[in-house]
Amino acid sequence: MWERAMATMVDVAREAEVSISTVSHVLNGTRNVETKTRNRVLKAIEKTGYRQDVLARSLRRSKTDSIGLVVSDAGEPAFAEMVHGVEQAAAERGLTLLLASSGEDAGREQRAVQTLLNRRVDGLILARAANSDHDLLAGLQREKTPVVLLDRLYRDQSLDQVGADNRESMRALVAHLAGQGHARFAVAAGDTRVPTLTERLRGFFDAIDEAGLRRADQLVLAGASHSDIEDSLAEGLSERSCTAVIAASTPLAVAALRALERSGLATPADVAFATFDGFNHPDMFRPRLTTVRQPAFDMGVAAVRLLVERLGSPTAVPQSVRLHQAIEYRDSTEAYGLDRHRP
Amino acid sequence: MWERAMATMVDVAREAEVSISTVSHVLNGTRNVETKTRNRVLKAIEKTGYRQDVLARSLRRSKTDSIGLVVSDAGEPAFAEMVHGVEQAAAERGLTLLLASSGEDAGREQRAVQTLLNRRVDGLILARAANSDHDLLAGLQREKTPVVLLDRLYRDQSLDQVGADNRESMRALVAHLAGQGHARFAVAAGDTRVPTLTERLRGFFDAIDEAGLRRADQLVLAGASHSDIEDSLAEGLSERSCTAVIAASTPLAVAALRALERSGLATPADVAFATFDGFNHPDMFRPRLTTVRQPAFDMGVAAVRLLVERLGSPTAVPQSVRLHQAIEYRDSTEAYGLDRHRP
DNA sequence: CTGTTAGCGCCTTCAT
DNA sequence: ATGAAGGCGCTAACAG
Repeated sequence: MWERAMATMVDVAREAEVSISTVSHVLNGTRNVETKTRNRVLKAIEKTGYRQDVLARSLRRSKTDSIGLVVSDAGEPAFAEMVHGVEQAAAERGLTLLLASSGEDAGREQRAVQTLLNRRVDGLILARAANSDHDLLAGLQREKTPVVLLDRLYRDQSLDQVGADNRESMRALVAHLAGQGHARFAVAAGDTRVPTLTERLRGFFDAIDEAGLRRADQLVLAGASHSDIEDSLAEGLSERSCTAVIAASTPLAVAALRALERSGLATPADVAFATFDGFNHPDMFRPRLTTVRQPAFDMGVAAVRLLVERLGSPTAVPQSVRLHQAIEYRDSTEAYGLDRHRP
Repeated sequence: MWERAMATMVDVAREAEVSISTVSHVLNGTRNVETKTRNRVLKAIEKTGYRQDVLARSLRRSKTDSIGLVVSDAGEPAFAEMVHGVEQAAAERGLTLLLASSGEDAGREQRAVQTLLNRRVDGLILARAANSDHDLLAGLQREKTPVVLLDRLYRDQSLDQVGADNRESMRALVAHLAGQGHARFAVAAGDTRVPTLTERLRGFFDAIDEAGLRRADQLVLAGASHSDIEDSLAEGLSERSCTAVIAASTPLAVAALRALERSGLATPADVAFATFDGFNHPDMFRPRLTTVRQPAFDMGVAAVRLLVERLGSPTAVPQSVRLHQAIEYRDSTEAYGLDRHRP
């Protein structure tokens, strides 16, 4: 069989000796067609090796059955999980996923969104970059393309969005530690332009206040540079007498653990340690870190659900979904090392 | 400003008082147009809020400037890294990425490939599922859409493909361990339908033969079920006197480490341990595992490069690229524990 | 340097 | 139950 251009509906129609519109209708099951005719068409499709051109179909219907996902960093395991969840949920609904990564860069993010919009995706899921352009969302609201915010949320709840219960999780974690007797914390809070991290920091202060501890006693390390945070923490750990260290994300945990190592401190013997998001297989390696686990996969799934619901009813009131994060307590916050810090 | 349908080239043309083809040409820079006219067009584009419809453009040019990527499991960190690499390299070249995941299921894989082909991607990158349908590749070869195989390669080198130097890395690793005096290994080899794992197993036997060791002394655990492998290994470790355990992938490492734990064996004190692909931040936790690191990101980048080259010259001879894997030696293969196993 | 026009492959109303 | 025909928005000859 020689090289031949891809068969179109015209070829199928000719082969089956029917009109092109009949072919279309058996393809889409969009109107009744006599069984005999249908079988002729089916056979013709088989014979010609016809494959539907989704492009032409989309152009005509002005609907692409595809969604776009822009994440801030496809490399981060947590985001990779979200991508996975989005992909799976989208595939289940017959939606194709267009993926872009902004690399935490506002410019690339802006361009990625443009690209996907130009491709006429039916909807967009967006985990914004840390320095995301504020106008981006405003512009997006003006579009007719539905948008769902993922992980990196927006105070103004005029958009569909799905994230974790960051503030409450941090509050509960710190309350637990305070209950163990910890009174001086060091928090690697990170880039407070990232809403997720801001929320976690808020939760921290919630717990501090609740426990009747002094904010001034706490060592809060904010900033975009992880190495700066590492340095400050290493310094702060020797000067102050923090008994517990909390990292607000996995990269921050890496920085914090390095700082601990530089200070010659071990966990939990010298200092308690807990992290958000966390590492894979935390039970398999020492130290076993207490971790607030982000339900990343489920967040991706939920984002697709919200998006599909929005596609179904464009004027419904926006939803803001918060998924619960489980706190997995492990060795690194065992209380036995604590008494040595007590007066 | 009221709700209005998306502006098209016609609107722009009318606004700028030029023909629609002029608009097209300023948009694509595809022929000279007087500066004055161009500016009128540009202004009209601005004013109408025109955005190019990539769908229509693609239909007309029969070229979508997009590529498809089908991975076997977007959840696995190694594949997530490949996805990241592919995305980045694609974006740099102005290609949009359509992502699908087969979940190691041949049926879903088949359907994912169909979907992407229907969307007329310019090329396809494929990390096949373990039980991938053999006909899939044959069918794909018949297509005009270029395909690059990623990670999961094909013996027949009639396709572009990029993977790691699995066989040689394993050989080198085992040679190193044999040089330390290890003579009885246990290998969690995994699903030998996966070419990557087969290659690694071959490399193992290469080294065994080279070192003059007896194949019959080696404990080789193959099979698709990780829990079976865990059980067999736990059993085998107590019966035989293996001094070194090797895991051929991260999931297999998890199974193997569990088996070690069940057997009450510690590494490196009781037994040496090494793994392929490995865990994140291996220096940060104990035990520090000797790891053959897969250059997953770079593999993704290379796959895009091959694909783009193929798009440029469709008849060139297929390339088979093998990327080097660095072996990171760590505590888990320190030799000091070995003498207790010697006669 | 610019305009006119014929499709790309498909869906869908309107006829029959 | 089936056909005919007009676009969807865009590119690329072909004309001027």
